[in-house]
Amino acid sequence: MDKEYELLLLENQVCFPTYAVANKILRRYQPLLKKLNLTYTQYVTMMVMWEKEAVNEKDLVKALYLKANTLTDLLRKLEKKGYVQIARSEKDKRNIVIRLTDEGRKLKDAAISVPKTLIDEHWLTDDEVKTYKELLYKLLKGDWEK
Amino acid sequence: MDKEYELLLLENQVCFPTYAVANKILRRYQPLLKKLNLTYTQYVTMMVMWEKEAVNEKDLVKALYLKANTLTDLLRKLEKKGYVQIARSEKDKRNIVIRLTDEGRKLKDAAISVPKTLIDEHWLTDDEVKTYKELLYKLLKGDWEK
DNA sequence: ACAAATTATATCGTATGCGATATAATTTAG
DNA sequence: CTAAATTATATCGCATACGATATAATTTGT
Repeated sequence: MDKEYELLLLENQVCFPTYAVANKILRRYQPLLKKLNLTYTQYVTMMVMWEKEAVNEKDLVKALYLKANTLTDLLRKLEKKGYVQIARSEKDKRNIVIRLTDEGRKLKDAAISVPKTLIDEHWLTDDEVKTYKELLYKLLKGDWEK
Repeated sequence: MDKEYELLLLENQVCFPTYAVANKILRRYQPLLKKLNLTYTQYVTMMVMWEKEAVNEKDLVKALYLKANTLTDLLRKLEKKGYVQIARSEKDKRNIVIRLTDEGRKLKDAAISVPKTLIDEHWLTDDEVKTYKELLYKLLKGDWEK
């Protein structure tokens, strides 16, 4: 019985420090991203756009591990800021195609300052980062959702 | 120059999988917590309460790595549900003391089903969990915030 | 060919976390 | 001893993520 209650100790959770670290990272990014006029999720979305130039919303959802409804509003905001352009696909009118604009492409150079600043803070050693990311991606790809 | 742009690839980020895993874990917990009438943050807050029985809001903030304003509303909701009792400290009237109620204590037995269910899903091996948690706590305790 | 199932997106309501700011209680300085 | 600084909490407004649900376009099954 006592053994069972141990399952409910904060220190024995995997979820708790994951969630707390995510929030802490977010808090660190926000002031830096403010200068780019981007929120955190807009920033990672732009990372995909900088890499791919154009994507379906559906592929973006997969790439970002989010739900489609989370992206809908976000993309409209990025469009409003002029960083992307949104259109229905001709081939399959259900699909939304998001395209990087010149304005969005320009933002990339300013954005480099963000990882540059943070990399110097050495939160973890290179080896630790490698291990940490492997574990995170194992969790992300794991089949235990829903 | 190309080297610099690599800093902006999604796959090279530490923040991105952390955030994505946190969301994924949240999505996994939510249906289980619904049965307890708790949200995720209320759940981890209750973990502290089950362990400590009574705490200052200020200590709770530290334990949960949150900001005080995030807890204010949350605690009121837990009070409304009857799981905790909230009162100003006599010693220092700035302090809020949160106390577990009988109702809240009762919830603990029902709550055990949550970690019991999830532990069987083996998201990571025991060794991996150990490493993962060490890295998370290194990040959590790191001094790079603000 | 056409009804039923599936897919991609949108809408709505709820919960969260946070920064900025305000306020009340306590501590510190001079 | 009192004015100023600090501490603990509260309030407000914003951004996010999601589930449930709805809708339009496409695919499927017969």
